[in-house]
Formats: sequence, structure tokens, C-alpha cells
Amino acid sequence: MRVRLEDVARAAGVSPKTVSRVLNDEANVRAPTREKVRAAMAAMDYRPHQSARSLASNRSFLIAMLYDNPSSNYLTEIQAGVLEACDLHHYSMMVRPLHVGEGGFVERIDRLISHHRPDGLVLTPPITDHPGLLQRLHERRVLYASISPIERKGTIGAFIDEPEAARRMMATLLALGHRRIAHVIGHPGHGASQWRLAGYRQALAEAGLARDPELEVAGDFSFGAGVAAARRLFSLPRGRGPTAVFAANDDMAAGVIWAAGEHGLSVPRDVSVCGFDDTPIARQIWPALTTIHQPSREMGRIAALQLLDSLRGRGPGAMVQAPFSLELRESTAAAS
Amino acid sequence: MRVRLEDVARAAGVSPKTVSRVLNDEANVRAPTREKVRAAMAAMDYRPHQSARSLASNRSFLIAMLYDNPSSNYLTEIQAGVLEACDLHHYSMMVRPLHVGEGGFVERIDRLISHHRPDGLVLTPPITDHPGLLQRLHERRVLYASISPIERKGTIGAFIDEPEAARRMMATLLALGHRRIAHVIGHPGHGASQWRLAGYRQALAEAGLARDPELEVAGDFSFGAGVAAARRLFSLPRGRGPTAVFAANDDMAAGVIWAAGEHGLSVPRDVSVCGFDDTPIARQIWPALTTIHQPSREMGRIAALQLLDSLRGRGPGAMVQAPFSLELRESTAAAS
DNA sequence: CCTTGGCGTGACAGCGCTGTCAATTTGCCG
DNA sequence: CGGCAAATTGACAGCGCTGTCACGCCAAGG
Repeated sequence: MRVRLEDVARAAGVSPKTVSRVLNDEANVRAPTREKVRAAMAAMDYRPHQSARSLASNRSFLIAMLYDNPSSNYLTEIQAGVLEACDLHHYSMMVRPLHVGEGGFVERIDRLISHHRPDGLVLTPPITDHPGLLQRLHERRVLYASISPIERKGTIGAFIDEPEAARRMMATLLALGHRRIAHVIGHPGHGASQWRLAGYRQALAEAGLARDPELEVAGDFSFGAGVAAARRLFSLPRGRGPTAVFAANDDMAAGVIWAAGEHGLSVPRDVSVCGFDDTPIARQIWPALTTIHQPSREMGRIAALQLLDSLRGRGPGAMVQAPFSLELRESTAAAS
Repeated sequence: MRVRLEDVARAAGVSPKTVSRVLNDEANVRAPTREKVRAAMAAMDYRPHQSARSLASNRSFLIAMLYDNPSSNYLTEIQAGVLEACDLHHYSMMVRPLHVGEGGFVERIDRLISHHRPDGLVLTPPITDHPGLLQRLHERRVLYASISPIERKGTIGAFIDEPEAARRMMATLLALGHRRIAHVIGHPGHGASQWRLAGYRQALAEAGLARDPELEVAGDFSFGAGVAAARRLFSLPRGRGPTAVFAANDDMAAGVIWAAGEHGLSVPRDVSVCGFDDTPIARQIWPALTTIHQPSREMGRIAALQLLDSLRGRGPGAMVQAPFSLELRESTAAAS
């Protein structure tokens, strides 16, 4: 039979309740007692039974991560970060793919919560911004952390300064002499799309350049959208086309480069291309992509830690800003 | 307060134990009773409390998926499949990244099992083939399903006929007139590497072509390894270099195409390139990659279903063969 | 010196479910 | 219709832990 809390208590010469207190880092245990219990736990290699703890304390020690995001690179990074945080506090993590548009989206999550009873959720874009869901979570008093939500106020989690990052990217292109810079916009439901577009526009304005609606092309973060957008851009009459394309993420940038090949354009000689996110694909295409590096894993970790802090009653948790960096690679060059 | 099993029992006019029986699909409940209970459950929107079930029955209703694989595309697919199967049977899934080479690898899993007590595991390559781990799992009597393990005997899970797939790919290249075909080998620890190499060699033999050691280049499934391998291949003197490169996976094939760009070679005009796995990158590079499509998600689902079957005492579970298909795209053409 | 109050600890009763085993009912046969 | 085995149902005692509350102790204040 496995070691139970009761066994530890007997070995340490204290009551089960005291062992429980030590296990849960509760106050009001004298230091020597605490040490004695800790020693007994270690000596007996005691592993608390999570289900029993859950049943008795009405907590699950479980965090659920919800996503509706086609970018598996992004997701595994976030997931790894959340997992690190969970391990640190002996929580488990479960993951759940969803489809925001689908009927019964909120009900599906509701059922998930009833079934698995996670103590908290980690939301990723665009789930972070589903009003119906957020309201339901408030009603049910389910705590959650958000990664890069549109509305940061009153929410805990992690984000980067996206408009600033986009401006930085634009500054780089402008410094290379580009004046006709196109932007391939991300999925309309994502905050990232708005912010990156805003940064793009602001950079143009700051440089004293006029916005050209023809150079702002809709997309949805997918490779295919990048291809489609680029086809339109590269079909523009000479003089009205771009010398540089800033895609709102790497996948679309890869699509743009793909389409450049199709149109017989050489990157970066004929046209510069840059992306955003620094997913592995940025280094796996030719030429390697100039992009903004986003510390996804770190952001997952931070968000989960904030959530865990607030779950364990260690402060209210915060919305933490993470740093980004610009990765200058071979897909950008001076304007010809 | 939430609805408990006892409440359902009262509503249905039976004992709690009978409701429990219905909940667990046990035998020896008369059909009308079963229906009565089912109706009460539905009417009251009863959700069993997993922790209570776990505590009382000593099962966790949890499957853990273990991986040590850098390909996030592959992983999220498998993960999605496993999750589908888990949902079907109201199990939860947890995921755990690991590093096979690291010290304490087996102990780490041991601790994971003690802590979370999963009812079973789903293993992915190369964890499927770690002798120390498998022995430990047998000792602890932990059930597991494997995806594409080297040793299929006595194991449940899913696989595809890899040598046959590799042969099929080679047949395609041979039919295009290629005679000097290189192979970039996968990570030595993976069964897939052996099988794909074996299929490559067998196809050569069947075509009456001699093996050329210079054309079998070591790799490790990473993009970088593809680049390195291709640099060696493309530096071979004229006449000794390949007219086609069959990389053991898509990432390396992408690396080969990348290196081709570097060497001023045009794909597929100067050299044909093909991969294996059909991950998203196969369509996101230019030219799009001819490759073998592997139904990863389906394989994850099948493996998990086999595991669940055997966990729930519904038969012993089996090692199931899944179908593959050859995707002919733009990276291959007739030999020049 | 006696309160008062807070700290440290333990006794006890469940949390919501299932295993065990006994009680009851049913079906079937002679 | 009685008798017996099998099928069906229920009573009860936990699973391993924590919430609640009661108790004993000691320092500080009057």
C-alpha cells in the first residue's frame, strides 16, 4: 500500500491535520513541527493523493488552457510555459481546442468546467475576447488569465507592446529607404491585428507618409491569406506596388515570399518582406524572415503564474508586460 | 449546491449504488431501471464528481501523453486525436514534454505517475522505444499505447507501413527518371529513420541500382540538419551529386530546398526534393513539397482508443495500421 | 495574580462516490 | 406449484484528505 498522510503523521508524531497544514503551507505551524513533518514526508517519499485532496477541499489543482488557434508553433510554446508554471506549484494542466464561431461555444466550456472543475483557465487569443464567455466566467466565478487580450483592464495575464513592436519594425523598413510599404492585416477577431495595424499606420504618420488603402490588405494570419494578399499587391501597376511588405505574422509573410517566387520577384532584392512572432517558420524559409520575436513560452509561464498566485490567495495577480525584440534576417534589404 | 448521485437516486427511486452502476455502464441493471435512472440524470443535469469517483474507485480517468519531439505540428495533431478519443469516453488528457537523454528520465515519469496517477499513457517516438522506461511501466503495471514504436509486438497503438511508404516515394522518383537519388536520414533514435532508410535502400535494390554511401547523409529530422546535409550533397563533384533528394521528413526537406537556394540551384528544375509526414510546412515553402501524408491525428485517436478499450476492460487492444498517401506537389519533376 | 486573546494542535465528521457482500426478486425447471 | 440458481438491487463502510471547531498553552495587560 502507498504511504498516506496518516502514516506520515504517525511517523512524525503529530496529528494528520498538522501534516495537512504543512502540506498546504498553512500558517500557524511552529517551525520545528513543520520541519519534523517535512522530514518525515521526505523520508517516506510521501505523495499526496490529488483526488482525495480535491474531494475534501473542493479544489482540483487543475488549470485548463483553452485555444482556438491554428498556429501550432505558437500553441506548443504557450503550452510549455503554462506547464512550467503548473509544475512549479504541483498543479496539472489540461488543454482544450475550441472553435469560437461554433454554436454552443460558451456551453461547451461551461460543460468542460462542470466536468473537470479546473481551478482556473488560461485563455489565448482570440478566446480572450469573447464577451459571452467572459461574462459566463464571471457569473460562475471562474478565475482566468489571458494572453494578449484586447481589453487588459481588470484582467491578469501577459502581453507585449504590440503597437510599439510594429512601429519598431516599420522604423527598420523606413531606415532602409522604403517608402511604399504594404501591410497584410491579421485576422479581424484578434487584438494583435488591430494593434499591429495601428502601429503600422502610426509609423507612417510619424514619417510623414500618406496611407495608401491599396497597400493595406486584409488577411487572417494564414499562409494562404499571405499568398492571396501578395498576389494582389504584386499585380499593382508599376509605381503603385510596394517595395516592402510587412505581414502581421510569420505565416502570412511566408505566404508573401511564396507568392513573390511565383511572380518572379526576388526577396529581398525586388521586395523586402517581414513578419511578426518569430515562429520556427521564420528560419525555415529562404530567405530567413526579419520578424518580431515574441517570448510566447515566457508569456504562457507568466500568465499561469499570475493565475496560480491569485488562486492560492497570494495577491491579486497582475497583467504583466513582456519584452519583444526585432530579429533582423535576410528577407529585408535597402529599397532599390 | 450541485446535484449529487444521491439526489439522482432519490429522484429515480433507486439506491445510490444503482445509479453508480448505470453511470459506469455496469452489467446487471434491468433495462427499465437503467432508463429511469438515465432519465433522472438527464433531467437534473447530473455531472459526476471526478475526484470522488477517482478516490472511491482508485482510477483517475486521466490519460497522460508523453513526448520528446521538436515538431510541434506533429504533436498538436497527435494531441488533438488523443483528445478526441478521451472526450468520447469522458477521460481527461494531460501532456508532458520530456527529454529522453536527460538524467533521471525514467524517475521523472515515475514521479509523474505517482503524482497524477494516470490510468494509462500514450507514448510518441522516440519515447516509445526507451527500454528502461518500458520496463518500469511493466513493473508498475501501467498500461500504455504507442504511436509508431520500433517494436510493435506486444504493444497497442497505431502505425503506418513506413518502409512501404518510403518505397512508394522512391518509385515516384524513379519513374521520373531519377537514378542518383540521395536520402537524408532521420534521427538515429527514431524507428522512422530506420524504416524510411530501409525503404529507400530496398527501392534502389529493386530498381537494380547500387547504393552510394555518399548519397546517404545523416540527419536528425531538424531543418538545420537538412541544410547541412544538402550542403554536402550539393558540393559533390558534377556527376556524383544527386538529381533528387529524399529527406526523411518535411523539415529536413525544407532545409534541403533552403540550401538549394543558397547554392543557386532551382527546385525542381535542377534537383527534385521530397519529404515525409506532410506537416503544414510542406505547403508553406516554395515550391510546395512532394511528401508522404501520415494521418497523425487519426493515429493519435486510434492509439488512445485502443488504450481506453483495454483500460475499460473492453478487449485487449490492438496495434492498428493506418493508411498513408503520397502527395505529389511541385518540388519534384522529371530528371534533367 | 488573574484575565484575555491569539497561537498551535488535534478530534471528528464528512467530501461524493464505489467495492463488498448480503438481501431480494426473477426466471426456469421438474 | 415448489425449489433453486442467477439476476438484480441495496446497505454499509470506507477511499485519503481537509474544514470546523474545540482545547490547551503562553504572553501581555490590568
